[in-house]
Formats: sequence, structure tokens, C-alpha cells
Amino acid sequence: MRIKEGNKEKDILEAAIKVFAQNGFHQSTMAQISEQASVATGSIYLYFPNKKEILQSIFDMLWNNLFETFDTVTSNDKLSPAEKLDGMIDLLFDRFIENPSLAIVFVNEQNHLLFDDKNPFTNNYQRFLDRGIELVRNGIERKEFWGEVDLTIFKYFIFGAVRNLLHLWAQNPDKYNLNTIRKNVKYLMKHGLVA
Amino acid sequence: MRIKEGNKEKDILEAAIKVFAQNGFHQSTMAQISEQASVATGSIYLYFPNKKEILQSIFDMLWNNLFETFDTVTSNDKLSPAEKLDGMIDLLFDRFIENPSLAIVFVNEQNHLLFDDKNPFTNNYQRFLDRGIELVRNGIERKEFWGEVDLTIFKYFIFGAVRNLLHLWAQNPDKYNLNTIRKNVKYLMKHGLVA
DNA sequence: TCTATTATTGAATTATTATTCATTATTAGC
DNA sequence: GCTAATAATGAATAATAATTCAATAATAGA
Repeated sequence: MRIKEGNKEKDILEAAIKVFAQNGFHQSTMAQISEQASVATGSIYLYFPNKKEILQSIFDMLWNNLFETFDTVTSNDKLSPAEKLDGMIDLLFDRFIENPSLAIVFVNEQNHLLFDDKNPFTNNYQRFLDRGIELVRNGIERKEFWGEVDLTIFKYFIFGAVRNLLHLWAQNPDKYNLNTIRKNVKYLMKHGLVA
Repeated sequence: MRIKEGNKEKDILEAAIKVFAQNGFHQSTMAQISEQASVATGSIYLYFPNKKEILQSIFDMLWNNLFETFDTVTSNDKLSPAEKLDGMIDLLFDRFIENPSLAIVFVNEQNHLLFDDKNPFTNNYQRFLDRGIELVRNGIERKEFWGEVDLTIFKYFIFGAVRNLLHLWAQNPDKYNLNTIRKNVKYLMKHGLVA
């Protein structure tokens, strides 16, 4: 018998995140990923059926993880809807601050996948976003939020904004301070630009 | 002698926008583009040196055009900074409302290009964004806008939000009303979510 | 009508790379 | 130490698709 050495599946996923972030999914080759992961090219296929599923696994992991963590924030009933929204922003930022490459892959590659087929990760992603929607609905009911806001539109508004800022930061983590970005996002989300 | 029939360059560009929107840049083949444009595959190379330059030409056209049009809005001194910002939103929305496919291509493919090489369209794109920044700076000086806002962060914030909403709409123009989206964007940008 | 010139064609070429698979390496249990 | 099983390898295969180019078509001017 022979037992698997180390955790190659994890190595490959982490290598893929780096390579995808650097070159984009379609420009990345299996050879690059295997080199980055220090395994043979063929070995990747012992862990993943094909290149696309590597990408899907990345998002699977990400949203599964985020959804679960987010539950902690929303179930705390001492917090107001606005505070919970802030918590949601924090969660996203904290998740990506550990891994700028993951932020880049997320921003650049997820959309394609979202509209392609029925991807398994889509569920977790949608569940995550839906929790945010609930928060906003609740805030409107309590008259804490502007009543004319369309929930879906707000969802895409704030998520697009956050994504774009994460991307900016991830391309150049030393140039921008993620906490400054975070503070601005929270303020703009709640109060907008006009003084 | 023989003269070129019709405007094949334009036909190819328009075909490419459709094909890129449907399949994404990397999944699109020259054969698909040539079929959509009703020309032979080889003919594309009479007008564009390669596939990538087709994409670049699309953005070249877009931002050149938008920057020039935007000059009209900013040079009108009767308008306040907030009104000018609204005008900028209108301009973007109007440009894409004619061509949802172009919106999809913009959202999905521009980022890759932006960080790849020094693309010629980047200039026009940046010039466009910089005009927006000027507006905000001006609004802050007149104390009309929140003074703590970081100009770069706001730029990425609002642009990410708009992009994401354009994409949502472009994927399904019949389901979402772009004018509702537009109204929500303008409000959220200026006053945020909190009532 | 003929010819020179340029436009267009699409099959052939070429390059790239995802995926396969025959071979080799490793080790758990005996 | 031997063996049976599985892990890992990386060169060979196969498929895809960008790009080229020899052949053909069209037309302006003579």
C-alpha cells in the first residue's frame, strides 16, 4: 500500500488561486498550476476531474465558509440592521485580507461561472446574498432605511462596489489601506456622498 | 481594381461584441465572429491583426466616445457637482441602453485587459474617470460633499456599483427596468441607505 | 472587353494545452 | 525483505482554434 503524502488537494487549490489570480483562468495552464503546487501535471487529475472544477471548488469553499461565518453575525439580536450590514462588510474584508489572490480570482472569474451552468457553489453564494437582503428588508420595516430602495438593486449596488474595491486593493495591497477602504465603504453605504 | 464593399470593419466589431457577450472572450472563436459578421474567417485579419485587438478596439471606441460626450456635461457651469455626477450616471446608462451586449463585454472583459499591458484605450478610460474625480473634489471644496471621503475609493465604489447593475440589467433587459436602477443608483450614491 | 489591382475566401498549417495512460515509486501489512 | 495495492509521474495523445496563404472574385480604369 501507499498512502497520500501531505495534502495535495489543498496544495493544488492554493496553487491554482495564485496562478489564476496572476494570469486569469483561461490563460493559466495545468502545467503552471502543477509547477506552483510542486506536483506532476498528471497528478492534478487524481484530485480534480478537470480545470474548470478546480475553479468551482475554489468558489465552493469560499461561499460555504462565508455563509457559515455570517450566521454568527446575523443571529446576534443585539445588533441593529445597520450594524449587521457593517458586520457583513467586515466579514468579506476579513476573508480576503488573508488572501489577496483569492479576491482577484473572485472578482475576475466568478461572473463567467455564474451564468454558464448550474454550478453547485451558486447556492451558497445566493444564500449569503439573501441574508443581506433580509437585513435590509428588516431595516426598512423598522423605518431605519430609506423605504424606496429596491432590495435587489441595493444588493447589486453594494456588492459591485465592494468587489471593485477589493480588486483595487488586491492588485496592490501595499498601496491601499484596506481599513480605510472599509471605513469609506461603510459610510458611503449608509450616508452617501452628500454632506 | 476592387473597392471594399460595405463597412466590414464595423460589421466585425459589432459581431464580436455579440459573440464576446454570449460566450466570453476566451470561449469565442474567430469562426463564430466571422459567421456572425457574414464574412470569411480569414477576412477578419484584413481589418484586425488578431483576436485581442478586436477587443481592444471595442473599448477604444467606447471610452473615446464617452469621454467626448462627457465634456458636454461637465462644461455646463449652471450645474452643481451633484447634478453633474447624475449626468455622468445618465451618460453611462444611455450609452449601454442601446447595446446590452456591450455592457456585458465591458463588465466581463475589461479588467483583464486593464492590468495586462499598456492598452491604448486605458488613456481614454482614465480621462473619463478623472473627470468624475474632479467633480467630487469640487463638491468637497464647496462643502456639498462629505469631506472625509477618499476620492479614489469613491471612484471605485460608485463605478463598481454601476458596473454590477449594468451587468444585472444586461443579462436580462426585460426583467429589470433600467430607469428604476438609475434612480436607485443616484439616490444611494448621494444619500445612502439610512433614512 | 481586358487587365491590373485589391478584396475576399476558406482550407491547410501551426501552436498550444487539456487530458490520458503506461510506467515507476512508495509504503502498509505480512 | 516481499508483495499488493495505491500514488505519482511526465511524455504521448488528441482536440481545439488562431493565424496564414494560395487561389478566386470583383471592379476601376483603359
